[in-house]
This record gives sequence, structure tokens and C-alpha cells, in this order.
Amino acid sequence: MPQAEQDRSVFRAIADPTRRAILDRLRRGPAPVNELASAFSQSRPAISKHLRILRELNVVSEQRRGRQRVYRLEPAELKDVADWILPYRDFWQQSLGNLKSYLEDE
Amino acid sequence: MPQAEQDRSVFRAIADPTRRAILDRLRRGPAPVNELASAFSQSRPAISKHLRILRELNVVSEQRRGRQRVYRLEPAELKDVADWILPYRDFWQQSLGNLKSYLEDE
DNA sequence: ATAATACGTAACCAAATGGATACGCATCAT
DNA sequence: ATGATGCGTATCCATTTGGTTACGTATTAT
Repeated sequence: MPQAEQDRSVFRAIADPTRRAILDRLRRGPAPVNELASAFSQSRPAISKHLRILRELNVVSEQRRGRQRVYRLEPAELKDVADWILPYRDFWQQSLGNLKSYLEDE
Repeated sequence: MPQAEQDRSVFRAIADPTRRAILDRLRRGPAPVNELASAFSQSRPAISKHLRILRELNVVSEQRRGRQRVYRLEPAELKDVADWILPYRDFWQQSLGNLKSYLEDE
């Protein structure tokens, strides 16, 4: 689409597998950029760009410690995703229920 | 990135707001393409392309009824998203808990 | 003071994304 | 049989995305 999409939602942020992996890592505790970058076969600037996106959406926060920048998970914004996905849960549980009763009717 | 990303995950599928809106609509029941398309200020082919993406990821299914194609929500694949997001829930609940005890210590 | 370290940013680029229009093909109404 | 309806696909295009290398800046080590 040639239009200005400007979709800066957290859904876009977690669409990228590298960014999800970064978040998964930060769930185990804060980490400086070098440690995050060393886990991927990408250049460090690439990771910096991913971190910027996560930062601007307040999914992570940055704390400067000396020449390091320690990133920390700020999961509050991820709540939007959970709020969106959870209503669908009823559906697949219902589908499982249907399958169960179908099998029991055999 | 010039590489072949080939990231055909459901996370990409729900990154687009139009596709999320389509899924939200289908949660209220199956619908033919025209009804889905009329809800957006996009051309019908654009909606067809969104539906194709959702179809190929098995997030929706298609049933032909005469000249209509009725789309139905198949939420099983969305479980991956729920499984990914739910562990983060503990974090923001914990953050809320910390805030609560902080306030209570005042 | 100088070099090394830890990062961010700028500029650039190929591929992917998401839109539009034009067209084709069944299916239904007349 | 003929036209209208419902939908997918092909082609094209601007924008976005996500990578790279080169460079700049602040902090620490020597």
C-alpha cells in the first residue's frame, strides 16, 4: 500500500522473530546490547534497530551503566496483545469440546 | 533485509490491523467476502489478499456456497500467539504486585 | 593523552508488504 | 443464451522493512 501506514503497534513489534527472541531473553533478566546481539547471526547495528523499535513502543527500557546500555523488559504494553488474543481462547477450547463430544458419541 | 525471510508465522498474519479486524468480525460468525470487504475502505481484491494469507496459515477456512465463499474462523493456529504471550502475563502482574506493596508500605 | 570498548545513527539497498486496476471464471437470474 | 454477481488472480507500484557498512560519541583502561 502506498499510503502512510504508520502502524506502530506492538503487534508489528512482535511480528519479527528476532524481536520476539530478544523479548524472550529479557524475560530471564536485563541484559546489555552486546549480550543480546551475540545470540544472533546479525550485526550489532541491526540489533540496535530492533531495540529502538521495542524502546519506542515502551516494551523495553534502557538504563545506561557506564558505557553499557542495559535493556529491561517492560511488559505492560504487551497486555494489548494478551487482551486481543484471549477472547479467541474460548473458540479453540469450544472446538476441542466439540471434538471430544464427537468422539464420545462414537 | 535482502535475505529470504519467509516468515509465514501467524505473528505476521496478525501484525496487520485489517487482518485483525477481519478475525474480530469472524469471531461473531462466518461471513462471505463481500460482507467482510464492505467494512473497510479498501478494494475487494485487497481483502482477498488478506484472506489468502489467513487461509494459508489456516487461521480461517473457506466454504463455497453457490457463488459465495463463506469464511470461518479457525482459531487453533492462534494458540501459538496465546502460548507465547501468556508467560509475560506473570511479569506485568508481578509489576502490579510490586506497585501495590510499594503503596502499602507508605 | 591515547587507545579500546560499547553503543547509537546515517546512508544505502534488496526484498517484502499492501494497496490499486484490469481481467477471468463460475454461478445465478432473466 | 445473456447479463449480472461474487470472487480470485495477475500485474504493477509506492512504501516499509530489515539487513549491511561506515562513522560518530561517550566512557573506561593504559
